[in-house]
Amino acid sequence: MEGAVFDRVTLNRPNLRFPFGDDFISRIQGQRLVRLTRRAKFLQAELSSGERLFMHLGMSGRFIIEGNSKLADFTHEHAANPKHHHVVFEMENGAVITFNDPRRFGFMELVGVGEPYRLDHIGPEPLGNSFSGPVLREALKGKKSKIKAALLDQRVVAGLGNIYVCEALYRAGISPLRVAGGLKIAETDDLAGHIKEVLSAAIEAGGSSLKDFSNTDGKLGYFQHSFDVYGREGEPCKSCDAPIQRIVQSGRSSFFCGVCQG
DNA sequence: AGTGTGTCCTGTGTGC
DNA sequence: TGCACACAGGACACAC
Repeated sequence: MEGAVFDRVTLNRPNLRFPFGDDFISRIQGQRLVRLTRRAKFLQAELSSGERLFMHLGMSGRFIIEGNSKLADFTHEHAANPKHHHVVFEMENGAVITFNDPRRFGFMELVGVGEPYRLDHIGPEPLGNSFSGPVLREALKGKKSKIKAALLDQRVVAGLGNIYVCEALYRAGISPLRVAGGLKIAETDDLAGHIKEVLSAAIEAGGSSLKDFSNTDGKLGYFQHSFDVYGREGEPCKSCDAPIQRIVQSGRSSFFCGVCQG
């Protein structure tokens, strides 16, 4: 898509999680996609008009790439149901990009030149140089919420989800029930390091395919085989053999070892 | 201001 | 086999 012009944009419904808006198609069609980047879990497409198109997969979204000779041959191991094809981008270079999302927790939003966006005040990228133990400690200072909830808060650190928060806390030996502002310096240093490690390992493994996540080449990730705690309720801790516990915090499952994570 | 809960939606797996 | 129910990768709008 990068460098290509949008020939045609098709919307098969008026909204995803948010409404597309009446002028969604007219503001994209005919524009060149100058640069495609990522911030947290958002894809950002910079258009030649200077406007930005943000795209989020939610929990079940996927992009299907077709019509381009380089990618025409791949097949997804789990085919998408066409009834959830919500947005189709036809590019002038022949590529056809389809956004499919059964649960419709995903969304697309156009942001005008100079307009603020919801990402403006989120925290640092966890794999970037601007994220470190001291930075994490400063972000958690005085927080009364539990460390599990704090790490899911995108203002503390960007792009961490439920799986990798559980895994990072296990690796750091920190209980998800600890008060965020009460972590010691050595613990925040350790935690920041383990966040970087677990994310790097997951990316290296092609991500985590719980049900049907796949990469844009159609391949499933395999980091789910490396989970230490996520989804392993009742199974033995890989370090001490105690059964992994599952509790619910702010409506989300937390998996942890009650012995190794103090 | 900061924090916890409920909600959007469909699909899948489990237990009866 | 059919049905009811719990649960799921995220982020926001609320009420406190």
